[in-house]
Amino acid sequence: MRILLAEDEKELSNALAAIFKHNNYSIDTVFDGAEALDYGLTENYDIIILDIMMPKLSGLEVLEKLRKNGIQVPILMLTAKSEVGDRIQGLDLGADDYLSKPFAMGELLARVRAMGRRKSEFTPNVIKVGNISLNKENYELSNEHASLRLGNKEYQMLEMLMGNPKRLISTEQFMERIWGYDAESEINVVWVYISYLRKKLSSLDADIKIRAVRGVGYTLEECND
Amino acid sequence: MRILLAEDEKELSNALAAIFKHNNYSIDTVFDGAEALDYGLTENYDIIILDIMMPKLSGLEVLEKLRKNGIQVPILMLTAKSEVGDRIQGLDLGADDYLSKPFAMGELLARVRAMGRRKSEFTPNVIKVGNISLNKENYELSNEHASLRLGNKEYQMLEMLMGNPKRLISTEQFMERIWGYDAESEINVVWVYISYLRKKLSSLDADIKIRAVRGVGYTLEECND
DNA sequence: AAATAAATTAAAGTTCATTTAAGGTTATCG
DNA sequence: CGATAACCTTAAATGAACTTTAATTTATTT
Repeated sequence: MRILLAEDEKELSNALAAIFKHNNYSIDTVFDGAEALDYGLTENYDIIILDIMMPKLSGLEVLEKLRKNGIQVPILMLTAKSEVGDRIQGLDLGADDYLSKPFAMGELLARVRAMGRRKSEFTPNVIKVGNISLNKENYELSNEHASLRLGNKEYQMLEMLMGNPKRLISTEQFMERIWGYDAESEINVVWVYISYLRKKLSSLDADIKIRAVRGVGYTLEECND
Repeated sequence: MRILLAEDEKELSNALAAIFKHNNYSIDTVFDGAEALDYGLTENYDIIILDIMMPKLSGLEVLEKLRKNGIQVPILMLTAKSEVGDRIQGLDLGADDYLSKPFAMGELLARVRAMGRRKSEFTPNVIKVGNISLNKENYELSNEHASLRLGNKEYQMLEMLMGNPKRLISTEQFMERIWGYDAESEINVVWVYISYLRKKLSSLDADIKIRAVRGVGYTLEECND
């Protein structure tokens, strides 16, 4: 699950990010409305969390612009006080939920889970490409006959690949999304995991394979052999 | 037993929550009708308690919407005064019981207990996975031949696991649902109970086992050996 | 009030995902 | 056709994540 968190109080933002990460969400943080809009429009999130009080553009403005641009991702608003007016306006503009500060972390997590669940009622929670399915619930990779479990990193990489097959994903994108921009690990780690995944895919007689594009990254390809 | 309590008077809500917790219910509290509806629809409670007078949506509206969405969970209404009209309307809309404020805590507990009992007349009160059954009534874990009693925490954890076998449950989800997010206890406590459960399962020659998924949580798996 | 059971904490032991490192392979280009 | 850079693979090392046991605190029962 990918979350975009737009919250200008760095301390709160960091705390939330840490907790979300620990709960296996992958999270991007931005600190003003303009960034929020930018990321919301260009990246592909499962949930967007917008603080209302933010520099540049308020959360409400971001919300409005996102919806006008056809972004349908569930959005949770954080309202500073119990500003009922803001809440109502937010819901009118197409927010899916709101939460007023201060809030209990447990409540935020519950709502995010609920939003995720609501989403997954509509979108299936297995991705299937070729003869291979990837189960988002339990990280299981399977063909018609057999299945095996993927590790955390393996899963995340393959989810990116299978999420948009045919699309080219750069090594940097892997690093950034899975290891975090500031990770100290070397690029080699991506190669290693690609190797692991290929081994597992071929052990399942997959008719898809991961193709390297020199100097750029990787694509998933169906192959008929 | 999981209870959803929808009551906008924070003081009362807190008091009730404390008492229910003390009586071994796990309880979520919400403070307006919209939240109540949201939680009622997305989470899986054994009992829902709805105050009638609430912001956003009245308890009666929530009740109606829940029933229209096919939620069959027993619902107890709290009516502010002795508003006979509301009571009748509530029962018409599918409430299972009502209680008028002010009420004695003992009475509320009794009614909740009764509803729980009534519920378990209809819904099967044993979960069976593999050769192992878990009795929701008396916390008994058994195979064909023998049985043993589980402690409270042990039971709750195993219920979560056996409730959705194959599904991955994160350590944080255990913490949150069983210990409450703000509990001071360490994550280690989950590990300890997993260990206890495994010991008890294997003492019953279970053909199910709890598998750890590193960095995420645990799944229940059937194994054939 | 003692005995029993349950829940928590602490700490030492184990495992396995992740990382590092290093030697091999393949593509591209002058 | 080498030479270089980009990528691949394997295997060992690391350390965080998990497991287990046992001691301690807390609650419940007798």
